[in-house]
Amino acid sequence: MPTHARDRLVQAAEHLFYAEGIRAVGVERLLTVSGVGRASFYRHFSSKDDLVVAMLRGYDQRWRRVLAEGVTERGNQPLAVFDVMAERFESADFRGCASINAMVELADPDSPGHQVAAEHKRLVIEYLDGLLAAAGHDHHATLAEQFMLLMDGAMVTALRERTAEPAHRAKAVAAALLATSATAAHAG
Amino acid sequence: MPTHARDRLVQAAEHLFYAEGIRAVGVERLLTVSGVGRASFYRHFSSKDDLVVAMLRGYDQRWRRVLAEGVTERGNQPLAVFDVMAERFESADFRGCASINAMVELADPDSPGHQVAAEHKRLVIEYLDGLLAAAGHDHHATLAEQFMLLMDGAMVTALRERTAEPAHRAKAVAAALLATSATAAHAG
DNA sequence: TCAAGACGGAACCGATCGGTACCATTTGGA
DNA sequence: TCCAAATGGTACCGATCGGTTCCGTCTTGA
Repeated sequence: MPTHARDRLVQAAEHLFYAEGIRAVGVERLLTVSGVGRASFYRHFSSKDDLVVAMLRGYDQRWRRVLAEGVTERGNQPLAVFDVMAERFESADFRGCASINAMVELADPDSPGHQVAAEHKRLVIEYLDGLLAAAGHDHHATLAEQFMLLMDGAMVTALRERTAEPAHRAKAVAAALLATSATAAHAG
Repeated sequence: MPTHARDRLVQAAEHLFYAEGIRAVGVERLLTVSGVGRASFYRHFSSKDDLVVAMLRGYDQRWRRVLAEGVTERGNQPLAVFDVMAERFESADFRGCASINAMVELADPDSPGHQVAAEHKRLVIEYLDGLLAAAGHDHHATLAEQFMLLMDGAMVTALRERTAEPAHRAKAVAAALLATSATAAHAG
């Protein structure tokens, strides 16, 4: 556990905002859980929104790392992204995608938090594009966006069903997509 | 425009909660926009949460009716659901699916609002199941859940991209899915 | 015509919101 | 060892939160 106040705040924010929602968690609560004094909070962050942005940046980096490492462990097969998701869904405290949740809660598309969350999705698409290209798939850019749509659909569905099943469902759809894509490529 | 206070409140709630978020809109705001007195609010609803539930029920009924009518106009082809979605995405004030947004904001799965939102998805899946069965597709129950995942994925993606494109993207994936499903049925 | 009910406005409640200011204590590096 | 920086605690700020109460007015149907 981190000794610095800032790290403790971000850690508490990642847990509380994710579990209960951004607007549902007040500053008081963050201070209690992190053990940071009120003054220290505003020495490190100009506002609560500032902490939200920091939390989203942390989420972006952690989840992309987990995804990439999990896929690498599985031989860099594109479909493995859904197996990594299934693992996440099985976690007891899973509550969807923090970026999607943030874009829902922070309605204004121009707000800093919303933009960081949207940027996360762009970076994941970029990763998927490289993954699909390396696996030799044509139309990898189109496939990457379709994979992202399937992943987001699985995230939202898992938020409702609370099982890993949506990841398997999305994987089956993605497999059909790759099969069709390959057939089209062979035919073309 | 309705004359009854209750109707005006629900109408204001559907607009404001959808556009800005449930927690972001206070009771004061609802009263101003609807032109309803504070006392009248609590004569019709026991709490703000009560109004949230009423708003979600209204959303459920309206969106399922729009979907069914739009699909019927297009000859009851299952893939038409994505064309109806594309129309919705083009609306200037589109801000995703009110049910998904509610499930994100109302983190507690046992809260009334969360459950009404989840029920909406079940009803849409039920509709899709009937649509796919009527169109003669095998495994219609599985396909219905996969369609729902694609629709939710498109909703979330459109929230970020702000165009109708995610609907077309999801439709392409669904078409590949139906093609694979038909091939598998022929092979089996 | 008249009473009953529905209504809008406003004052008010305790609680909590995000944020500031001040102070005593602890910590870490020279 | 000692000083400066970082820290936690608390009191406080105006604003807003969801909710209750009372009152004067308007509508409506018998």
